[in-house]
Amino acid sequence: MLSDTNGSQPKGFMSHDHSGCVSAALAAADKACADRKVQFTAVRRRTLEILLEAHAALGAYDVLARLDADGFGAKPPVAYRALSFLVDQGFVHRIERLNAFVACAHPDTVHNPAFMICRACGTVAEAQASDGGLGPSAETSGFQIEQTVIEAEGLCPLCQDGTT
Amino acid sequence: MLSDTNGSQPKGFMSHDHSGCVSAALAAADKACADRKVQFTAVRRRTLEILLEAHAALGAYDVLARLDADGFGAKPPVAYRALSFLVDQGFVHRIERLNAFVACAHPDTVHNPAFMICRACGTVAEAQASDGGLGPSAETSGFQIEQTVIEAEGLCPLCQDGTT
DNA sequence: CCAATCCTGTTATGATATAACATATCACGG
DNA sequence: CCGTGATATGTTATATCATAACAGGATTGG
Ligand SMILES: [Zn+2]
Ligand SMILES: [Zn+2]
Ligand SMILES: [Zn+2]
Ligand SMILES: [Zn+2]
Repeated sequence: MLSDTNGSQPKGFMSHDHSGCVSAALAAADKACADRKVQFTAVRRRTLEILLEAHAALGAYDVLARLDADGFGAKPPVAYRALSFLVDQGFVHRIERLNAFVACAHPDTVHNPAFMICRACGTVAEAQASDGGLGPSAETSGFQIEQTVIEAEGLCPLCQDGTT
Repeated sequence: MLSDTNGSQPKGFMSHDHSGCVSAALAAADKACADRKVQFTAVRRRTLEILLEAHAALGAYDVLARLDADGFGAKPPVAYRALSFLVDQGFVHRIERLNAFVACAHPDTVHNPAFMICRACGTVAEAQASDGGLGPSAETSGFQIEQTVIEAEGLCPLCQDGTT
């Protein structure tokens, strides 16, 4: 299971004051949804808020538990649907390696996200990415890349002491 | 579910005659296990053979069904353990995006695999990869990369007609 | 041969995810 | 406004993926 108790990890791996950060992201999402004429409903908004507050990757069932606690539905589709919406809109990314979801660190720009996942503390940092060096292989073989998952696992700066 | 019926996809996206390819890989694995003094037992060998024959990514339960048919155990740990062994030894790679496993295309060399996954036909091709362009971000933040998952999704050359 | 280690197979359970359906809400033209 | 179609919510049930824990069997190295 993904930790449900370490909700205040540093952003990236640098500590940061975190203030305003949640509300700014919510406001940006509000605006983006208005622009795109999609409904930013209460569950969806709260789901994004949960991920922003956690500032970490959460499993769908972790999110679900919180939605349930807030009086939204308690069954898996409630969480999965809200998460799908947020992923589709680019406000949240799915971390394949962890079967988890994390709020986007810069939802205002078009980007190709990549992630660094600390295997010791579970912190996930979002970075900009290239195509993973697949360009040449793709050209040679004629494969048409639409999306690339890039997830690095290793040790974050804080976990490089003591841990093997 | 992962297709259990398209076992003879082209290698990479180029058709190839496939002959000798299974037995050569098995022989290489035999040798590597001997060198490393690890046991290349019947289930493990057969599991690798199944993936080599399929020449495609198979889910653990697909593999399990075949092992069962061959008289090996029928319960999940049988497949998961054999697959873990093969992944640890580098003969097989796990495709996170598909929750599936694929035989390594060049198990003789040390390499950093990347994959191209066709969203239409499910074919998976292995390519060489860089670090996904994470080098700079990792250096800046002090993250120590140990392993990188790179999985591109898109359309293979054969599926670029007709399909949207 | 014995004992330590490793491997196999089982039972049982946990964790992740979706299909299908009924109800409720929203968007929008009339 | 109000009706109507499109969207969204919540439920039940089930599918899919994965591991813990234990008992028994094979391998290995003395
Ligand atoms: Zn992002
Ligand atoms: Zn860490
Ligand atoms: Zn490989
Ligand atoms: Zn294809």
